[in-house]
Amino acid sequence: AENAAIDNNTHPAAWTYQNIDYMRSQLKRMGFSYDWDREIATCTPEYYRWEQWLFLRMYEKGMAYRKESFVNWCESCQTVLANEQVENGLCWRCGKEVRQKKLRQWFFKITDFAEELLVYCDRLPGWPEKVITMQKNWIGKSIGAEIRFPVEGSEKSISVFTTRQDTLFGATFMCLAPEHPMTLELSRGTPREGDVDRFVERMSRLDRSDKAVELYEKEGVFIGAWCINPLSGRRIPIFTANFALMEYGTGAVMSVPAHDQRDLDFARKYDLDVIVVVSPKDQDLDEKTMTEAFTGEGIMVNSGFFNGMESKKALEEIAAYLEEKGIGKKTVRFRLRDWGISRQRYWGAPIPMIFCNTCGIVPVRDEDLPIILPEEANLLEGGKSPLPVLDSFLKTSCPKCGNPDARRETDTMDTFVESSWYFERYCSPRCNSGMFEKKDVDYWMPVDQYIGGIEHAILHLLYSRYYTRVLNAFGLVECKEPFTRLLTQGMVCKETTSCPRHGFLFPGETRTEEENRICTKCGSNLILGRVEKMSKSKKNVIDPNTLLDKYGADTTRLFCLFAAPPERDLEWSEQGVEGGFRFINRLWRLTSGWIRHIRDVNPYTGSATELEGEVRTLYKKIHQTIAKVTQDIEERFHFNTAISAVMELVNAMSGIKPDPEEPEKRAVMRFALETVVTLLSPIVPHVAEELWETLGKGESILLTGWPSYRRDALDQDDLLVVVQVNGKLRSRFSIASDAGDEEIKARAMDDERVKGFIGKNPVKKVILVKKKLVNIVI
RNA sequence: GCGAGAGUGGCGGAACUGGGAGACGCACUGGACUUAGGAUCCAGCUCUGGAAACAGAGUGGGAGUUCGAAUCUCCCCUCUCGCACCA
Repeated sequence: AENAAIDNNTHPAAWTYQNIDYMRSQLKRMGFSYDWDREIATCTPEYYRWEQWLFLRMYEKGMAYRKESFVNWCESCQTVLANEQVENGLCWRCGKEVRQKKLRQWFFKITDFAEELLVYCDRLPGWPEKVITMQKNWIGKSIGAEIRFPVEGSEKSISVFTTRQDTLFGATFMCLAPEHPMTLELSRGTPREGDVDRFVERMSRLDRSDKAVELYEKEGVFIGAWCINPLSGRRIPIFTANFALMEYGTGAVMSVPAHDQRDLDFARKYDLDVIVVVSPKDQDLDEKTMTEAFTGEGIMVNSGFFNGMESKKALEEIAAYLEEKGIGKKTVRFRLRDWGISRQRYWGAPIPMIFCNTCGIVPVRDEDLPIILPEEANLLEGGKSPLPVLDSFLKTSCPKCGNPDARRETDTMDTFVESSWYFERYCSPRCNSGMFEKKDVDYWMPVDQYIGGIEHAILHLLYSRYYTRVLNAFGLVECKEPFTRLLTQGMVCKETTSCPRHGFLFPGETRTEEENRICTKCGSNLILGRVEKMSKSKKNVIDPNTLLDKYGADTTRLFCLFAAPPERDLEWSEQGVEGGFRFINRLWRLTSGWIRHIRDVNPYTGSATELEGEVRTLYKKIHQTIAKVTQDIEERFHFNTAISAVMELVNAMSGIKPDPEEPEKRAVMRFALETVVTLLSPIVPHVAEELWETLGKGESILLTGWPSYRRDALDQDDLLVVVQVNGKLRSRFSIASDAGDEEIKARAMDDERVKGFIGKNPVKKVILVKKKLVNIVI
């Protein structure tokens, strides 16, 4: 809710009512309380109640579960850090070393819906292509095989997942994730035990997801055990390596150095065998010297009875063979992982679970909901949650056995959970008998048009799609997809400024003195940072009130909408705001000037053929403008070009002078003014309302319909035809719009300038684009 | 490193499907009206050459497809967003 309601990352076009008091009243109306001074927004207890209620239902069905996984952990802050909060392996807040820690946390089983979420990507035609692509890549379906490699001298086997089972004969070693249970197990008692222990220990300290790590070399250690390649029978060494991830696949990788670059680098480093099993058609690979793995398709070699087969075919054949022999099976894997919703934070809905010494994990009873946040809590240093040390919250009795020594789960839910169903709650905000009234939600949902920043292209949008499916599975909503059409706004960016002593500064905390930007608090010279998306933490935000005070809301709106199309990133600049202000004033003067001539005149809405000269041209222009503005707004939200079109129309109107002898002129002008005001009414509502009244309308412009255009008035009387010679523009002429192709061609060939360029060269070809262009090829 | 976008005059941007590059606006320059202009109106405004007519070049760089490319393909550069070394 915090993010949805007040967010300065949003495009300025979203400042429809950028007025703090208005926002506050809206928040209050929606049931939120907002403490502006502490920058804290809290959900109503009702919202917590129903979110926790659904969590319990999901827990009952196994859709919410608790498991152990690795997180970035800062011992000094006692907090989990997101990857971007780790800089070079150090905590961004305290600068101390970050290590990998095993933590038991709660997860939602989003992977159950991976296939559906993927398939439905293609049923979202109203979404931008790029977002669909990103979601598909994120879900990441891959089809391959799971293969078991027997461990030498043991009953056990190691399972690997691969998409390249065609290269199985080329697997010359195995890599296990350091966290893989078999890593330590198999090394135990071997001469390698000590080295492996040290490696695993070292890996657990490193932040394995930080981008700096990617620059590190691939490294690993032999664990002193061997396994058998189930197809070739080859005895292959088992390593543990830093690039093998427990979270993906099975945590074990079969390494085929000839056909995977990473494996090849590793093999060269540790002097391991390379066997080519797919031979490219146009080159020979030398196993001894090759430095680039061959990852394409080719012909199978060194692969027993699959030799000579196309590798593409072998992919299928080997999978089938493995299945038949019981060594492996065809498998589908998704890149998508379950959604970890636990946060060790104060803000968020508490996860309604209780730990009892005798009963274990016990869910809170429905009648005890909501579990709300204790208000007496103080935020601890470094953003650490106060809940685990707050007895009034922590201590409770077990709902099952009554044991008074039970304690509550102190993890709270990811705020992405809240933002995954707020739109459903908005459909039914006052419901207190459930999450929402089904009939209300079924009436409104799905959202016809959703608008949000491009930064949400994956997480928020995918979580919302998932959560809606969960609600659907419980029969709470009919729809399966929450958003029919999606518009992703670009980022509004601005340079950051920081002071060596005070950190990031708001623009208002800086001033310019003798061409130096300095801090108003201490006078230090500022460090100018790069241009980044506006954010509260970086303080590179602007206050729209400056513009509102100087120009008013209409100019501010017009300016913001005119600046760029909404999906585009934008570096904030107030250059150009004057233009919008002047335009509104020009329209105002134009209306005031004409009003005495058109006061009692009815707008002309007839056919264009009845009109002549400049009036006829203007009349057509009006209809063309209606068409353009309607299309720009309705189809693409391109307010900037819609506004340009209206500006063009107003420019054309300015050139027309009142004439008492011409009643048509006055009637057309009346139509023009009414049209312009209506077209602008969503953009500059206050001025539009005033002008509407000036035009003698008794009713609010809000009650007026959107103008429609006459199809017969859209066509130009004359066409402008462009003539090219060999693709270069050489001449142009206008011709009646009903002229035929042959007539246009003849006219082009006859053009004096064109003749000059053709000279004595023979004409090879004449290309005609209907009513637009002639290209003469010589 | 991976995934997804973007790059057009001094600036914001326009050109929807391959067909007039620079609409509309800002800034700037000149002029008109003015005691004045920070109001308004008129004109100019991609670069190079030219008094002009006009010619040539030009949409991040390089190649290609095409009668024709800002638009399509390949390689490279820069910026932005997201990220989990994805077997």
